[in-house]
Amino acid sequence: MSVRLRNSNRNDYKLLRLRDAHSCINQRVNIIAIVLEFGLPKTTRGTGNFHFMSFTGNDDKKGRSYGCRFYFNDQCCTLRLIDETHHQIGMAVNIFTENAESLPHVAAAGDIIQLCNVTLRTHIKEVNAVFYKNSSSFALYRGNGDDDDDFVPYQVYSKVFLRDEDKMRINMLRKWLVNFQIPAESSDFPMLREIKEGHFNLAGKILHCWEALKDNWFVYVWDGTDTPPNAITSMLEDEINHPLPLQLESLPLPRDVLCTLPTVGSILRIAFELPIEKNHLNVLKSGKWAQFINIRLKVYAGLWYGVFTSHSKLRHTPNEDRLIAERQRLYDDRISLKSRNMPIGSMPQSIDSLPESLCITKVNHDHVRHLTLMDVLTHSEVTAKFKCVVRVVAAVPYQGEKFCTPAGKYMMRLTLEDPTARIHAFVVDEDGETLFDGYPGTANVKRKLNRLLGVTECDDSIVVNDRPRNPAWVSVCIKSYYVSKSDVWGSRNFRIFDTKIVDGP
DNA sequence: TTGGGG
Repeated sequence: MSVRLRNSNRNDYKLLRLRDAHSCINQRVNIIAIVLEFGLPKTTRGTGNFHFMSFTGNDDKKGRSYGCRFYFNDQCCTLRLIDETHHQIGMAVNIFTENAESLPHVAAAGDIIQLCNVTLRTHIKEVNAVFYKNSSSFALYRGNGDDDDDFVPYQVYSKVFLRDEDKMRINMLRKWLVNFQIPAESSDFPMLREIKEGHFNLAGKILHCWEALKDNWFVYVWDGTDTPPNAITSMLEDEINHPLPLQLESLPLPRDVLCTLPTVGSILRIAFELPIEKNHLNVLKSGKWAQFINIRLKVYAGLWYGVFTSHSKLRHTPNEDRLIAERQRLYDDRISLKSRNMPIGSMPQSIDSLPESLCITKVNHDHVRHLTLMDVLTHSEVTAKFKCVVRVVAAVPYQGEKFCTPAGKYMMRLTLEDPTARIHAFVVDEDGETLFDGYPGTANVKRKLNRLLGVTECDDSIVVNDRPRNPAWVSVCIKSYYVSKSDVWGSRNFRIFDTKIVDGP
């Protein structure tokens, strides 16, 4: 069965260009256009209409059935469409179906949608289309079909008839899209180094999608720059009971995945506000750049993360996009520098002179190149030595009298972070003697530790220490080793060594 | 006839 306008014959079939939408308000129309952006499914509040549903087997002797009344809580998603006549902001279409499975699963932004019998409405002076589950239909086609004759839809809702006119339109849109660049201003897409809490657009490379817990998905996004360091608000006295997390996810990424990720530049975790099914993430292909529209950016325990909300969208982004090319070039410039592994925030002045904050510690290996904590985590061997620029964001114990074991040796655990990762690193025995310059007494050890942690002496005098602290970037040497010979990777630990806290002013 | 937008 072909889908046609009601009361029309084949000759009345009309395919609307988006430019002409404003002249067809409240009419049912057919549209073939490119999906520029799309959101993920969300449950609607319901139509407000009661529906009667009978339970089979509940009929009484007179044939009356008993049942219950319920709302249709449909699923909805919003797409934004463009065509050659209307590509500045495009036109929104709201699609309602009974379940998320029936909604369009756009394989790639830039694919083509055929919409039949959708109704045009106005909302705050903007025209949009509404797709009703009982009367409308859609079909999705590849946007970048290499083959001119590829008119096989990869998803259809209800029945759709494809006329010659429609095929010509699909071909026309495919050709037009090849040379079309969505006008994306760099300033509308802050880089990770520029982010703040709030709602922003982001352009980044998809590195991985991972289900850390059932229905708890994370998308790993990277743009080659470093997210800014955050103030730390955790209670130092409580680090032993409530340690600062090493990562946002409840489980760290498996090592084989971790080792495929870039070691320079921050990796932003994007979580989903609403429950999400795996097949809705098909569009996020590892290695492809994507534009995220209206992502909420937040900080948890000093770690940046993004939230894909019910108002967020994914936007079509070819890898040859101007904005993407610009970001890729910035990254290529960065990794060609000697300071490639240094946190962007640690180098406010010149790349040749170390900023003053890096003078809090002195390390014995001046001529060794700095690496990132992701280099440390993904190193191919368990036993290794590194030099990194990090912030000491937590320490345990923090109570001065417990810095040493009963035998009088140093034993503490520091939490280190850089823009790429967080790790725990121990300070043990002679490495502690190097770090604190022997055993200068509890008060002095605490003063030195506070310099690392960014706790000012004035803060320290407050009994309940809940003031945010802002640790400085410091250079440290890190040793990677194993505790158990039978499980070298499972028992891998890190220690600080050959690092000394220089006496402060 | 559910939502759109920020």
